[in-house]
Amino acid sequence: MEFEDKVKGLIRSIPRGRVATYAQIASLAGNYRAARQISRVLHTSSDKDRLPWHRVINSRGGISLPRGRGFEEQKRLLKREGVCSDRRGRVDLARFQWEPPGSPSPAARRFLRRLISET
DNA sequence: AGTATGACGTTTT
DNA sequence: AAAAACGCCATAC
Repeated sequence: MEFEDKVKGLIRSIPRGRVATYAQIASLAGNYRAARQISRVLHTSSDKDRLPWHRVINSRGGISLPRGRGFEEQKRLLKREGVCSDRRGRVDLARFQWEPPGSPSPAARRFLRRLISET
C-alpha cells in the first residue's frame, strides 16, 4: 500500500487554488506510468479519506468526470478557490498547475516538450 | 494465479 | 478537433 499512501499524501498537499494532473501525481509518487491508479484511488477513497479530489484533473487540463456525474460539482469547487475553467471544463495549466517545491516545474517541462515537437 | 477495475495518456486515424 | 486504438499498472477478489 506504499504507492497508494504516497498518492493520498500528495493529493492532500495540493494547495487551494491550484491543480495537479493524474500523471503528475503518479510521477511524484514514483511511477510515471501509473496515472490510472490515481483515478482508481480517487474513485475508491476520496470520500472516505476526505481528499481534495477536485484539484486533480487530466493532462490536457480538463475535468475528467462526465457531465451529470461530478463534472459540475468539480467545476464549482474549483471556481470557489479561484480556479476558472471554460465551458468544456478546461483549466489553464500554465496558470494553475501546482509546482511542488524542489521538483522540476511542470511549466518548464511543457516548454521543453513544445520545443521538441517543433522540428 | 488470473481477471476486473479505473475520474489516464500518447499516438494514430 | 475528436475519437479510436493502444499501452499502462496497483489493487481487490
